[in-house]
Amino acid sequence: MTEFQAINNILSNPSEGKKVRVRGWIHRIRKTGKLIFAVIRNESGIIQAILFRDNLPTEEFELAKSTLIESSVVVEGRLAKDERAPGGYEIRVEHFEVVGAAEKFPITKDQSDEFLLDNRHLWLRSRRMSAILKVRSTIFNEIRNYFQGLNYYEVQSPVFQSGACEGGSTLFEVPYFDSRDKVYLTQSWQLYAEAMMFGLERIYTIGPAFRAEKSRTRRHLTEFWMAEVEAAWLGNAEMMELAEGLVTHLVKSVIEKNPQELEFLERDISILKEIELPFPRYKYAEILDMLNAKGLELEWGADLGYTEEKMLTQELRTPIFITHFPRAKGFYHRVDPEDDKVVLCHDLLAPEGYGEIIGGGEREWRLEILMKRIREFDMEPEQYDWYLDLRRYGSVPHSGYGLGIDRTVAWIVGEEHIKNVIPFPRTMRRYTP
RNA sequence: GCCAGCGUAGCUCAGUUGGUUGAGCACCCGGCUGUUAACCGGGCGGUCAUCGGUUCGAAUCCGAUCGCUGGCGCCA
Repeated sequence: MTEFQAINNILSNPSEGKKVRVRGWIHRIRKTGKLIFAVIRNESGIIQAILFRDNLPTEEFELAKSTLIESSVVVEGRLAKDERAPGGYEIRVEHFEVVGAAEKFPITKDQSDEFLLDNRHLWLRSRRMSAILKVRSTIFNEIRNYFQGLNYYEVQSPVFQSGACEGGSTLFEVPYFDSRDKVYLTQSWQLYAEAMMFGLERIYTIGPAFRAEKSRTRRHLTEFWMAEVEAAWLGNAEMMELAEGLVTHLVKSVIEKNPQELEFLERDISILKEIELPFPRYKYAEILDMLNAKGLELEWGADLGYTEEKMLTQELRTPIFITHFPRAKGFYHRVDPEDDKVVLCHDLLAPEGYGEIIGGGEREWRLEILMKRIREFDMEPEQYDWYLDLRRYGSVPHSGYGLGIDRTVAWIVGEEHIKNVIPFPRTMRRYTP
């Protein structure tokens, strides 16, 4: 018996009259009196199958007449060229078989955002979601390729974490047996990364992060995925090179490996192709001047919210770095030795209005100064007992960053809302299906 | 958390001044040998989100509650 064939292989190397055998799902089906058009969909593409009443057993034709969209089927037949068929070729069916009949499929041509989210378990099979998830798969794979190529080690940090870091109000607390200590889902691997770094020096991880922020925006999820990196001996400037290298690698890889998906998603690739190294670098102070020149009235210390980010990036066609933020940004950032108002850190903003996708910087590596910084933030050094130990036993300068993978996928595929680039999005009000 | 919007058939939406809720799609039946999210004819399908109030009478007016969506704020 003929092997099952991939639809894209059939269509990219067609030959008239060739015997083909395909399995997949009914994407569309149209029935006329004595013939049936069925578009078959599977992972590899779509192809039209045409069933002539006289070309296959009567019971199989009658079965096809009653088969609904999304039924899983096997079709066998001969390939025929026909300009009326999408793709230019169609299968003249000689054998039709239903593997799993579908009930009336709830998702039809009229769809609302809410309905698709309620039926996410079914919407995932759509061509749109499939295209996005293929790009997402490439991105996960290429993050690994990039770091492995630079001799970084992949490590894993715990999802259950004890003790609040900063911003404790956005942690998800979980019941943990009868522990009297608070246990939370991870927000970042930061503290653990610095511990693992001392043995491996160059490490990265890909993992979920959880934030109980009551955000209702197109760029926030309560559960999202981050790629994080930490390296001994490196400073902020070197870490920025590692960041722009990764982002450029991801964009080029997706353009090369997912051209069909980008085309289906109607992504304007010309913009992505313009991305070049190095990315422009601006200090926070320069950014304030740029925004104030556009009519804002921002003073030193002002947060760059989404409005400001969008103003900066919507006209851009390449990502930009913002560095040297005010020292209030985070206690573990190293204060700039040349200007103690700022810290050695960087954010990377994606162009076309997408905004921040990377946050990183150089860490304060000296015990006494780190403890002063912790007190500067009105926190107690005792809370960070084992973390401070890392500064007691051969501390070294080090840097790292975290890449928001979902935001990166959204930007590269040109999807406006982050929830549409993850299979099962979790937001403040949605945790099912 | 704040602001706004929405909730009527499985889906997308109409519903006039308060007077028996309609259409398209989906599905079922019939017709059609080239459909392109086909077309033609017929049919099935309703706790008008929930609770309460006003009224002779409420999908419609009022109040509360619930749910969802968007924006803002928040956001290593």
